Amino acid sequence: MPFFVVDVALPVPLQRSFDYLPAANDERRHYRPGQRVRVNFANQLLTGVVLGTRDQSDVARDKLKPLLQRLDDEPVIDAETLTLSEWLAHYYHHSQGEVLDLMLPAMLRRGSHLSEAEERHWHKCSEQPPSLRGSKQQALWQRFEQQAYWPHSELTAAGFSLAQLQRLAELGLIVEQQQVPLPAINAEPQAPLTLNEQQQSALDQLDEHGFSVALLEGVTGSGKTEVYLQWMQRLLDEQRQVLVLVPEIGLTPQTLKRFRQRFAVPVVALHSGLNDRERLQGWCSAKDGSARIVIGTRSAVFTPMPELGAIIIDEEHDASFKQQDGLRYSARDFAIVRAHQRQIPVLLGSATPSLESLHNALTGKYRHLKLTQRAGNAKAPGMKLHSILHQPLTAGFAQPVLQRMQATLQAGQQVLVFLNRRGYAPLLACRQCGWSADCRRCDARMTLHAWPRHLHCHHCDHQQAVPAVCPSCQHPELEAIGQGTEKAEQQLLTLFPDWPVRRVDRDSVRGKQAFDQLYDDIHDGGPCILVGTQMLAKGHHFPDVTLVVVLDADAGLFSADFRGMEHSAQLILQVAGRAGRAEMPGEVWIQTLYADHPQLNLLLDNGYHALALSLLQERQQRQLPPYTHLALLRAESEDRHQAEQLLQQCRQHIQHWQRQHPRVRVSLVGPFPAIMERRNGRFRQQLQLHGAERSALHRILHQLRHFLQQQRLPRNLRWHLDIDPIDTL
DNA sequence: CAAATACGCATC
DNA sequence: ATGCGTATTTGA
Repeated sequence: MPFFVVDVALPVPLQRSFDYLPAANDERRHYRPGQRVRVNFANQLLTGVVLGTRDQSDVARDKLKPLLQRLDDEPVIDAETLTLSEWLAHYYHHSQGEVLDLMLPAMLRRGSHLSEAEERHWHKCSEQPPSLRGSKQQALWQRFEQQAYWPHSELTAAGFSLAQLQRLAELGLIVEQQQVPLPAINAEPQAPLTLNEQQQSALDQLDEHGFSVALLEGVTGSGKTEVYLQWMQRLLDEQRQVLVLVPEIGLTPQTLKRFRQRFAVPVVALHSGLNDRERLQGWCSAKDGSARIVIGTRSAVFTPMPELGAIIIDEEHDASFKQQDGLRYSARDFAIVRAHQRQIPVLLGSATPSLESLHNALTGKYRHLKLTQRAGNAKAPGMKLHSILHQPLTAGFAQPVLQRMQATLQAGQQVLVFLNRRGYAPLLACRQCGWSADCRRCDARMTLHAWPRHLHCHHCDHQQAVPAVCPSCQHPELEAIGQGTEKAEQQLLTLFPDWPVRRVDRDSVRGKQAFDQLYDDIHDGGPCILVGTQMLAKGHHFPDVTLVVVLDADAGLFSADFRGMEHSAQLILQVAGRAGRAEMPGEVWIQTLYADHPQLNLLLDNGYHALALSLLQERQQRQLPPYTHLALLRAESEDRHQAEQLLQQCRQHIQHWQRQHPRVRVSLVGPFPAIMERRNGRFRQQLQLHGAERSALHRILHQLRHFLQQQRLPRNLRWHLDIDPIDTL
C-alpha cells in the first residue's frame, strides 16, 4: 500500500497542523478534508479535522503516530466552510484547529458520531382503520391519525408504553425508524401584512441574488420584521435557505412564534436553552437541507446550510454578536464574509445602527434603506429630559416624575422604570470610619443583595456574608449607599402601595420560561410598575406601558470607553421603544444631572441618526473606528508589573520592526492599565494598535503574535488579541 | 537528601 | 494549552 500521511488540524493554540499515519487498513481515498478523526496528541485524546493527505511528511517517520479512529465517512465540514475557517484563523489570529473546533456543535467536538443526533421514531404506514381492542391502543392510533410521525420520547412522555407501540407495529400499522426529527412545520401559514410605502420601497430594493449588504435603519415600530418576512418568502420560494441572527436576549418565544406562524417550512431555532443533542439535531437538519430557516444567536452563524440564499442580522448593533472570550469573533462581520464567499445578500437591521454599519452605508459600501414612519398610525413616544440638579429626590425619583407615575397608574396604564444596576445597593459602607465592602480580588466594590442577603462582586462572582458590624471600627450600623433594582422595588412598593411592582433582572427572572410567564402576566394584567435592568430593554414589547422612567441616564454618559455614548444612546432608545402602541403613545422621562448635555439633547431633539452623525464626526477627528481599525493586545498577570513589562517589550518590538518597514503605518497607544486594573486577582494591561489600513494592522499583528509566541512566559502571565474590540475597558 | 516547585520544551 | 523531563529550591 503506498505511503501517505493525513494532515490534521487540532484544537490547540499552535499555528500549525499535524501529520498522522492513517488508521489500520484505511486507504487514501478514505480521507477527505472536513472529516473528523480521533488522535493521540501529546498523550491526550483529541478530535481533529482532516485538512488533506500528503505523500510524505516533514516529520521523521518514527515520530509519526497512527491516528486512532476516523469518525466520519463523509466530511462534516464542507470545502467552503474549510476556506472560511482559514479566513477566521488569519483575521482573528487564532489556530485553524481552534476555529474548526468552534464551528462544530459540542457533541461533534467531543467525538460523537453524527448518528447520535438521530432518535427513535414511529411512522404510520397504513391507512386501514384498525379494530383495536385496548383503549390505550386506540388512543395511540388516534395520535397517528393526527400526525403520521412521532418521536419515541414524545409518545412515552404521553404515557404510552413500548408494548403498545410494538403491538401496533406487529399489526403493520406503524414502523420504527431512526432519524433526525423534522423541525416543526406550520401547516397554515399566516398571510403577509400590507406594507406601507417605505416598507415596500425597502423591500423592492433588496436583492435576492449576488453579494450585497443592505442596512435597514428603521425606527422602533416601523415594521422591520415584516420586511424581513416578505423578503424571506421570496427566497424560500426560490428553494433557498435563510439564516437569521438575533441578539442573545432577542430570541424570545414571541419572536420565534412570529417566524413559525408565517411560513409553511421547517424552522429551526438555535438558542442557549437547547441541550447538546437538540443543538446537534438542529445543526443536522440545516446541513441536510430539511430546515429551511435557521434562527439563532451568535454561534448560529456557523450553521452549515447547503442552499443558503441570504443572511439577516436583526439588531445588528447589539454587542452580543461579538464573542467576548476565547476566539473573539464578530458574528455580524463573519456573516458578511460568509455571504461574500457564497455570493448572497445580507440584510442588517436596526433602529439604532452601529456607527460601523452606518459609516459603511453612508459611504455607499452598503445600501442604505430607511423606515422613518411607524407602521399603523402609532406615534413615537415623547421623550424629555428631566433635570434633577438641586431637586429633592424621593427614592431616587424627582417629585414631578412620581406625580406622572401616579397619574399613569390611575389611568389604568403601566409604568416601566429602567435602572441598569442589579442588587440592592452598589456600595455598603461605614459612616463612622469610611470602611467600604471591597472585593478582595477586584478593584471594585461589592454589591449588596437583599434577597438573599449577601455581598456579591459582579466582576469575579465572589460572594460573601454581610458583616453584622463594621469590620474596621465595630460600628454597629453599615449603610447601603446608592440604589439597585432590589432597593428601587422595595421603595416603589412603599410609595405606591396600591399597585403591584414587578422587578425584572437576572436575579428575579430565573429561566427562559420565567420571562414568558412574567410577560404574559404583564400583558394580561392591569396597571403595575415594572422596574428592571436592560433585560427589560431588549426583546419584549410592553404595549400597556405608557410611561418609561430612565433613572440613571448619567451612568453611561461619561464612560471611559470611546463607544460609551453610542451604546448609551442605543440603550435609551431601546428602552423608550418598549412603550406605547398605536392608540396609546408612550412617554419617556429621562432623569439627569446634565440636562444640557449636548449629545443627550441632540439625541432627544433630532433623533439617533443626527447623534450618530455627530459621533461619527468625533470619531473621525479622534482617528477612532470606523475611521481606523483597532486591535487590542491585552495581558494579565497576578504580578502588577509583569503584564505591563510584556506589553512594553511588545511596543518596543513593534517600533523596531516599523523602523525597518516605514511604510507599514500603525500607531500604538499604551500600554496602560485597564479601567478596572485588578479583576479576579489579576492585573490587566492593554496596548492599542490603530491602523488606517487593515492590511498594515494585520502585518503588525502577525509579527506581534510571532514575537509573543517566541517569548518564554511564566505560566501566570497570559495575553490575547482582540480584533475590532467592542470596548477598551 | 527527598519532596515540592519552577522552567523549558515538544506536541505529528 | 498541556504534560513531561530536568533543574532548582525548600525543608525537616
